[in-house]
Amino acid sequence: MPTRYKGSAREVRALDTFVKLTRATETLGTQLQRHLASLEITPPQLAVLEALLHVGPMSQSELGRKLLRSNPNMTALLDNLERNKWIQRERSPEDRRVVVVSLTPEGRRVIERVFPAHAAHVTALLGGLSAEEQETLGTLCKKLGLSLSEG
Amino acid sequence: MPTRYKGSAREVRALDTFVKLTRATETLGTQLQRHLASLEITPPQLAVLEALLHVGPMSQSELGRKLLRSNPNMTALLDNLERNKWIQRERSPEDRRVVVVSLTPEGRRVIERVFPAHAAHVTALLGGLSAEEQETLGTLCKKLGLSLSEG
DNA sequence: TATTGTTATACTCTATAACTATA
DNA sequence: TATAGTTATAGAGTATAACAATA
Repeated sequence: MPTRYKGSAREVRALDTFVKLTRATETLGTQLQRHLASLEITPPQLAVLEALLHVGPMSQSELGRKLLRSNPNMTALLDNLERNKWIQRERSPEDRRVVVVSLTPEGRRVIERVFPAHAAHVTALLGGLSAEEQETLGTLCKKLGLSLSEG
Repeated sequence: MPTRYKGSAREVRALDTFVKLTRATETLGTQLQRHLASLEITPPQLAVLEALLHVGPMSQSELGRKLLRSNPNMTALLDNLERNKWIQRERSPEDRRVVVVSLTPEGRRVIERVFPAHAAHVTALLGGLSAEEQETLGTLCKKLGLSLSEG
């Protein structure tokens, strides 16, 4: 705990909030990751499949921007997903530099099968908070997230 | 966003909260990690140094339990920290299987120097939320964290 | 036998720099 | 020249299995 840190009240408050936020999210993430590992899927891979499912096909650099990943990183991630035959790459006919990434039928099946199990697990893990508390938490996180991407 | 997911109201709410929580924390983490990288320290390394600073010397398996890391992982992490001369290992005289890990004077200097910069950065990034909002967020995350470690 | 930690091994993720192909 | 993506290279983190030393 950062209680020994001799900063201003603003700093102490921000650090305290930060520590609680990251510890809760990490604990949540660790428990979910164990579950995902049993399904042979990593969190970055889940993020890619989710984005493709919810947003639709998009170029590799669009994906990278959305998921905050570098281009070489996206190449490596997509190589692994392509090896599993969960995504496919196609050159755009309009601009042949662009690679359009989309789910394969099998990838769609995987994400559509994994997602409900993931959802049930998330619901169970968040069960320690009431509906109102979850909504307040979500609202504050959204506000924080927006302020971070603007800033 | 998981809005296309046809689950119960509880599931939709939990997923929505989860997505907002993890996106905000990830964005925060990514921005902080860039800063830490410029200080040549990784987030798991920071976590180890922080634990040793705030809790004091402890055995390798205690550290692993606190930080949710496996034993071989702790060995590798501590190898890297020891190479930087930031931590030291000593066999416990009482139980010679046990390795007690502590900060070196240099390690203490590093974490005590890094922490204020880290604190300032965190304070700036959380500036999008008011004091009251930060406190509410912290309270909810603490409650969530506690329910996760009990469960 | 059980516990603490290390070694061996392998894989994913990540980053930077240099490169190719296309615009 | 600028952009999209790949390749080369390297390093950090993580996990499982097999092992040594100690209790």
